[in-house]
Amino acid sequence: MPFTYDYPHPAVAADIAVFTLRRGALNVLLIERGEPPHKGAWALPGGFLQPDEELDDCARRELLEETGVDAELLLHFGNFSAPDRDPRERVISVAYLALLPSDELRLEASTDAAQARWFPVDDLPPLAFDHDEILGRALGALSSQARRISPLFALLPGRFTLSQLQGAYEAVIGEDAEKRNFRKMVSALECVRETDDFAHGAHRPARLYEPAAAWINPGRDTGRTSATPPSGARS
Amino acid sequence: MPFTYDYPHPAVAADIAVFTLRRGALNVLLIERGEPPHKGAWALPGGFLQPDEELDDCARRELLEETGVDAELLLHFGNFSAPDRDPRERVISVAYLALLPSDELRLEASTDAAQARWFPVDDLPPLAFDHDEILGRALGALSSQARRISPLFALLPGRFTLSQLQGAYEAVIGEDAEKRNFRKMVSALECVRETDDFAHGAHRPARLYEPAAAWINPGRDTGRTSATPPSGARS
DNA sequence: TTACTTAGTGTAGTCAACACACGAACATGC
DNA sequence: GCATGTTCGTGTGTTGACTACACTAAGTAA
Repeated sequence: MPFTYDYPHPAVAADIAVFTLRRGALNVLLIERGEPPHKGAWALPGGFLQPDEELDDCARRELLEETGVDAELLLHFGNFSAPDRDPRERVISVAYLALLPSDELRLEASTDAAQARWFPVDDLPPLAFDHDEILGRALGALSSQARRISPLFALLPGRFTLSQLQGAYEAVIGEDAEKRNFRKMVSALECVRETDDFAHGAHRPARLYEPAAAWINPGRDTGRTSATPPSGARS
Repeated sequence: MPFTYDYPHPAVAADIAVFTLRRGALNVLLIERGEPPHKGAWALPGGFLQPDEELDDCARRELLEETGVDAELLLHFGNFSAPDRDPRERVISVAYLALLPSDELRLEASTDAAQARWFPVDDLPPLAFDHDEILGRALGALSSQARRISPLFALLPGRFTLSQLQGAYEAVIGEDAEKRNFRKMVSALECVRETDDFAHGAHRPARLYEPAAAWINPGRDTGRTSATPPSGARS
C-alpha cells in the first residue's frame, strides 16, 4: 500500500436489500426517491458511511433510520463501483441484504424518501441507479444462504411451525419442497428445537419450534481456519 | 440515499492475497513495507482506488504493478472498515484473492516495498495492519472456491496432469484426496478436456489435460436468476 | 356427528460419495 | 537387455444421502 495518496476519495455508501415475507411471497423494501437524481424512481434504502463507523454498522444504522427496524441478519454480498453509477459524485456502494419478520411492517419514509413500500420480487418497478443489478445479486446471495435454513429464522417470528419454515424456504429458493424431505433436512441440521406449545388455527394444531442456540448469527464457513487439522497434506 | 453528504470521504484501497503453489505447498505473496507505518513489517500487496477505476480493475492493476503478473482469478471476498485500521487516515480495504501459476515467480518489489517474498501459509510472519485477519478470511474463501475445481486452473500451467490438479486441490483444501474419487469428481464436473500429449518424468508419463472452454472466469452461482423456473411456488 | 383441512410420520429406490487393489507404462541402474 | 522401482490409470462393492411417495392423527367448523 503506497504511503502517499494524492487522488480524491470516493464517497462510500451502504445499500440494503431488505426482504420479508408477505402473504407467503418474498418482498423487498423500496423507497421512492424524493430528490434528484432519479426523483420519483424506486430505489433500495441506503446511505453514506460516517467517519467513525464500520460498514456493517452503517448498513444497520441506515436500515434502522430509514425503516425503523433492527435487522437480525445483515449480510454483505458485494461492492458496486462503476465510476458513473451516481451522477452527483463517485459513490462506492457496499451492498447488504437484510431479513425481517413479516409482522414488523412499520414503514416510516425518511426525509429524502417520498414513500417506502414493499414489492414482491416477482413484480418490481424500474429501479434508480444500478439498483436492479444490486437487487439481482442480492436475490442470488439470499437463495444460497437460505439453503442453510438458519438464516430464514430472521424472516419468521421467534417461534414458528415447520410449515411456516418450509413456506419461507420455498419463497426464498423459488421452488417447492417435499414436506417429509424438508423436515428430514431440518432435523439433520439440528438448527431448531421443539417447544411444548402449539399454533392453533382452523385445523389440527402444529407444534411450535424455535431456533436452536448458536444458530443466531452463524459465521461464514471459514474452511481451513475452523476445520479439523489436515490429515497429512502438510509436510 | 441522502442527496447531501457532509462527511469526509474515506480512502478506498484494494488489498490482494496472492496465492501460488511452491513445491506443492500453498504460498502467499507478501511485501516488506519500506515506509511507516509498520515499516519493516510484512503486508499484503495493495493500493488505492483511482478516480475512474472500478474496484476489480484497481485490484488487478495494483497486482500487476506490484508483482508484474496478471492474475487469472481475482475474487472479492470481503471489506475491512475498522475506523482505526490504518493510522494515517481512514482506509476502507476491499479485499481480493488471486491465484498465480507456480512458474510465474518474477517478483519485483515496487518503490514503497523493501522486498516481496513468498511465504508458506503455514509459516507466516506477523503482518501489518489487520492483514492477518484479511489473510485468514482469504484462506477460508479460497478453500470454498477450490471445491469447484475450476478456480485451481489458475494455479497450474496451461496444461497439467490430473496428479498436478489433485496436488493443487489438496494444497488449497488442506486435506488429502483419494485418487480415483478425485478423478471421478473431475470427470463428473466436465471442466477439463484431455489432450493427446503426455508429461514425461522419471516414470510412467501422465496424460496432459487442459481447462474445458467456458470454465475460465466462472460466474458466481446466482440462484434464482440462473436457475430453472420455479415449479409452482409463485402465484 | 360428520366433513374437512392441515399436521405429522416411514419406506423403498436411486444416485453420489467413499474405500479399496491391481495391471500398465516408462525410466533408471545394474 | 533385464530387473526394479515409481507413478499412471482404471473398476467394483459398500455405504450413506437424497428423492419420491401415501396414509393416519388431530383439531375446527358446520
